[in-house]
Amino acid sequence: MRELLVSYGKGLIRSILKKPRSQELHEDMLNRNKSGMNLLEALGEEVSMEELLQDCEATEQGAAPPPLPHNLYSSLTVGDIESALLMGCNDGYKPVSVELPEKGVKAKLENKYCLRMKACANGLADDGYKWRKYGQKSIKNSPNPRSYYRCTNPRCSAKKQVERSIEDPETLIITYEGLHLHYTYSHFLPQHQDFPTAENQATKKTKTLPMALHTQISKAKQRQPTVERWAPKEQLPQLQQLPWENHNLSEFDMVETQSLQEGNEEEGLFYDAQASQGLLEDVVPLMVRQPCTSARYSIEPSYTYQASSPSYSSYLCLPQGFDLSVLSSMV
DNA sequence: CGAATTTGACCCGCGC
DNA sequence: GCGCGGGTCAAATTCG
Repeated sequence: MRELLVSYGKGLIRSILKKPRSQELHEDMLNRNKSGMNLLEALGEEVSMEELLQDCEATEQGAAPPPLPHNLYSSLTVGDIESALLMGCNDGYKPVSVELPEKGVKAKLENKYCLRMKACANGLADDGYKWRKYGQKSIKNSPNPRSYYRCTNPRCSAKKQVERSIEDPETLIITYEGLHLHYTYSHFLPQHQDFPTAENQATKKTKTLPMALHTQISKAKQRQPTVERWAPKEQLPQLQQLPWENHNLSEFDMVETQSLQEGNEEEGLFYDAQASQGLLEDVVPLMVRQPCTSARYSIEPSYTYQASSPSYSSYLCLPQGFDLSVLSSMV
């Protein structure tokens, strides 16, 4: 489990260690600390965050050089997605189980993951990206055809397959393959002006979290002094340029990675939080990350993401109540 | 009229 | 080697 946490990368651990200066950011960081502390609770062993960070440093300084940004996109793994989900879940949606790929699974399937979701009123499931249909096939033993879509961005190789569930025709089974090399269109829409604040997220969390998580969080709070440490700014991971910095509305190209712009520490923390969001956008569709904040989706209260088939190398399940001990039992 | 979708043909991997 | 099934291509068609 310790190795798994280390594999999540320094980003997660540093987010736990970090201490913001402003009260608003502090609240946000508290929420993020909770996610990390939940992980530690699940570990069931005494591991200091500093130790884990050192492990990460050692890993990065080992034989394998730190991946370049484009490598990060081309070889993103289930672990990265898990990490992204853990970092981004503020609405009570968290992974209950993550199927780790077995050794020897075809590398071809590495970047595949599958979601089940309710279709919107128009019968579609808009995920924030623009897709172009390039084929449709009837599938054996299924009355519903499977549609094949490609991302309309010519530089992006992301694909998805959509088919209706046999059991529930209103449920769409969407298999994503490949990664987007750009932000979602929703990144540029006015809806993001009411991006959830730390305050209303905290309120929402209080309302939606299952009791078991409250217990874990209160435990985490008691341990908080041990994790509220300053992380030197230069240790922050390299960040992608944010879309609202230099990109106009028609530009959906791959954002070049560049070092964090110099500024005050508070800015650095803000960028860091947003960078996590940006990475997440590349991996997980908008409604996975913000199922309650996107007005473009009709989502039922009982809405959950479920694995469709264990035959895929990776899949994610996201019910509302979840027990992190599931994670620890898998390691 | 350009863009998006449809749909039959083609390709390729896999099991027998 | 052959057949089957899934994925992709590309011409035809539809749509805005």
